Amino acid sequence: MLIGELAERAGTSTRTLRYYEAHGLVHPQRSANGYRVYDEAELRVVREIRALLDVGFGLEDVRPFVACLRAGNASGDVCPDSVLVLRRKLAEVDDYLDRLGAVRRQLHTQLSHAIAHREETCPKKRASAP
Amino acid sequence: MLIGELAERAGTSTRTLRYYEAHGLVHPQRSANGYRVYDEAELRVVREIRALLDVGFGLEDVRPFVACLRAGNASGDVCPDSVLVLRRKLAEVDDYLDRLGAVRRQLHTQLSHAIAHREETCPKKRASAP
DNA sequence: CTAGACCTTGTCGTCAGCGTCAAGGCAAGC
DNA sequence: GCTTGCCTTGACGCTGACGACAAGGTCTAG
Repeated sequence: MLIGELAERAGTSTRTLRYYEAHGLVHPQRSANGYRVYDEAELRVVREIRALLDVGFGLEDVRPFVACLRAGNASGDVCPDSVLVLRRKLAEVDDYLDRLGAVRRQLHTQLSHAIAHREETCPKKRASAP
Repeated sequence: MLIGELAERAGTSTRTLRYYEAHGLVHPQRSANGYRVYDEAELRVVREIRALLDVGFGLEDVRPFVACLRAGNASGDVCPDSVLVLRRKLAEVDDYLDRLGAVRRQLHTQLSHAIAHREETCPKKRASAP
């Protein structure tokens, strides 16, 4: 299949596919006229990449998963390097969740104080304007 | 005080202060020789900006807080526009927490499956190498 | 023969919040 | 007068994953 068809089947753009190739993640064949030719395996690779990026991975993080798929595994997750990345990402997410939780608490208290202040400044329903 | 001193007291850089000014968030006086001159109120403004950016706000989001401080309030939080932004940001954070939680669960299951697969492929402690 | 629908490479633009020079003016101490 | 150290404006760089466009080659249908 050519790049346009792969883009459509993978739910992405031709620009994106060429970008992945430029970064060494996808290796299409070339037909006589220079067109990129992809097989079904490459489609699975691209879908793996997309799935991981959607979850917040960077392109560098994706490499082990692609290599794992290329090595013949049914899933890109099962290779040691992939597991390392998964562990690291999980730790990162946990860390981020903690900080985001702290931010949430701070925003909540800020909001509470602001509203309390308004109640205080305007004891009744209407403000000072009569 | 001049820009260097403000930068140090606010824990930031002169570049950053000029950037804030270019975006209309800080309004220093100018001395005869063209130097920027800041007072204590501007220091508080800059600290407010920094605090909000650290929490994940964008520059546009901090404008109401700066205006609120400039209006003479002890806190930048108490004005209606600030409260609106606080509410919106809290909702955004909640939303992000949800999605990040979903990502966390997905990573967790992916990791579990990968490890289960490895256990399956290597039943004993050592691999096939004797 | 030509229109149109693919494909190619290459280059610049995007978003945000600055960092990092570059080239020069101003003030103060020796 | 000279160095040191602050200040000024201006302009490019950076990160990441692409979007958008240009200029041109290729294949097919009519």
